[in-house]
Amino acid sequence: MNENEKLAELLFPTITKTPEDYETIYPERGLSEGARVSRFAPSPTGFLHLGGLFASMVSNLTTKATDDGVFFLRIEDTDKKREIEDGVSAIITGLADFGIVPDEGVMGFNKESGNYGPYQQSHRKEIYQAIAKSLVQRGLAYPCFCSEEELNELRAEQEKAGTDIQGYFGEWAKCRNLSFDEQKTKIEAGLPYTLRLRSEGKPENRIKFDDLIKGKIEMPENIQDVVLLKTDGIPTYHFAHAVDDHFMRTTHVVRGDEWISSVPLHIQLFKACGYKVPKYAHISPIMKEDNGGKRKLSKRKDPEASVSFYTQSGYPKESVIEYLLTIANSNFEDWRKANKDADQSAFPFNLKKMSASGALFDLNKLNDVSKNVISLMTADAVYEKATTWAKSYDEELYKLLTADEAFAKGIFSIDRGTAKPRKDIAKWDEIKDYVSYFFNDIYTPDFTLPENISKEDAAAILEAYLKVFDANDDKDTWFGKIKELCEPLGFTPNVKEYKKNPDAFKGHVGDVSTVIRIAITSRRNTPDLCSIIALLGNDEVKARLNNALDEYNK
RNA sequence: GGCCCGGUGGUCAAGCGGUCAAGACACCGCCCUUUCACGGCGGUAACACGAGUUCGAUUCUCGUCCGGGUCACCA
Repeated sequence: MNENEKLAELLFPTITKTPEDYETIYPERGLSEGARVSRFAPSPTGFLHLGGLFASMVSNLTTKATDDGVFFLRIEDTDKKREIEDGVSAIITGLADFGIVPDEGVMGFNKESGNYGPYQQSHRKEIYQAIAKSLVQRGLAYPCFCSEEELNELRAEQEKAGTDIQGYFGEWAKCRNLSFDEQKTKIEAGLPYTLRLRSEGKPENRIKFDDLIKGKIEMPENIQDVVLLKTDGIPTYHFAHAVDDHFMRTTHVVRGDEWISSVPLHIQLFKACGYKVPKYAHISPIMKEDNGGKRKLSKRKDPEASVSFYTQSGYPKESVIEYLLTIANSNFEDWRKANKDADQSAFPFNLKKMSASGALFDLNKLNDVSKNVISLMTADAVYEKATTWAKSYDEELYKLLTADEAFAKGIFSIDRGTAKPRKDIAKWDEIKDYVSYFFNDIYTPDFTLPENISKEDAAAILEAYLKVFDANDDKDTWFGKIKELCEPLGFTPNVKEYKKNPDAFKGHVGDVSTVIRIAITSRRNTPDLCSIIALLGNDEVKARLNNALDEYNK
């Protein structure tokens, strides 16, 4: 046994498995040619960020663009300090709320599927240690006994010296060249230590790689003796990334572009372990406008950073995904135009079409996209989704909607399914206001007239209308009756005529129907009045007309 | 500060040496129209700056500026 091997035994006496053993346990997947394996690997810090949803959508989509592609969920819970109770389920339900369900990995509390687990890093300690042990055996890693204070001093010294590159490397790496006896003494004395990479990088070397989104990137090679295993034996992100993505046979790493600067390190790690380097696709972050400038969406300042914001506001999941898709691939909107009814999953997603720069989050656009999405839904679907939402977020609305299902669906049916469906709902929390005048429980009458119509005229119109009105009229006879009301009252049924000669009339049909509309709905703008009347029924409409009439006659 | 990434209208974006520089959202106007919404038509509005390469640069190169990221026993 040489000294490296002795050191490895000293450090990892209980580790008996070798990297080769794990190669057998986690063999290559044997998928069809070109199949992509990718993953989403968040830390369970409490909630799912919009950027996380975006990254997993992209990651998932890129695997689904290949035959046999696999998308899995791995939980990176190597930092106990940041971990939050229920963090894992927050991520899983957050993803599921938007229709993203991994093919394998962590599927729920204590629930996993797939042959490459465990998928939770806290359960993979022996694997990391086995690889670490072999690194030590080969002289590529060593124990570092420096305390936090010592490291701080080191930093301060470098600060003072004004060196370009700071960190634990080369001459600065005190523990890099300890003799075996020194190491042995310290270990046997029970000193805490981390395991560091013995980097073979040189500052003058450049490393090149081809990012699937950003293109060719060239950077200095890594020279830092980074920490591989922390004092507690748990790996750092970097080491876990190399080990996990190798043994889980990841082919494509999709992640936020804040990782770009550590790619040289990652490549070095993969190579030191003898692994094939995966392809990288670094996504630009979703930005937020901040007095004039841009900044990353922040979970502390921006409610819209958390995906729960969208579920709470009642954006259908399809809308959010649809919006994210428009950001992800600029040709998505063209595709959508040509394939109005197609399912989102039919879109030929292409990683290479992703923008290299960060997009400003645009709530306006989301709303527009969402209105389109909802306008294409059937009344049944709207009813279904709106009530499901209301059940969790607006009990009063839920009761209203479910008290008379046919009635509620009738409201959502107005103009739906036509060539020009209405587009006035972007999210379910708008519905209550939108339907309020259909439900007496939440309806507050307000018969205020526009300035150009007098109370007397309004009263006359209502009185005349009351005599001829019938809730069962079809649209043409309904409107015919309104037109007939006009002339005897000094209005004209012909809008053009009115515009030509405004002084000759008190107003036109539009004004007449406005009076009726206000009497029935208390609004100046509504969807098709005739449909509303039919839904409300004879008695209710008559009562409302009379109420308004009384008001004007006071 | 070192190292990286990015920079086309208010926003998202096509573009990849020669275009009157697409399209979408937002905004404005007109048309349609019983209101609104929809739809149709039209409009305002952009290549950060400076050199260089070239017959010709938004496109290629360099520099400047601006924005972002990263330099942990966090991911």
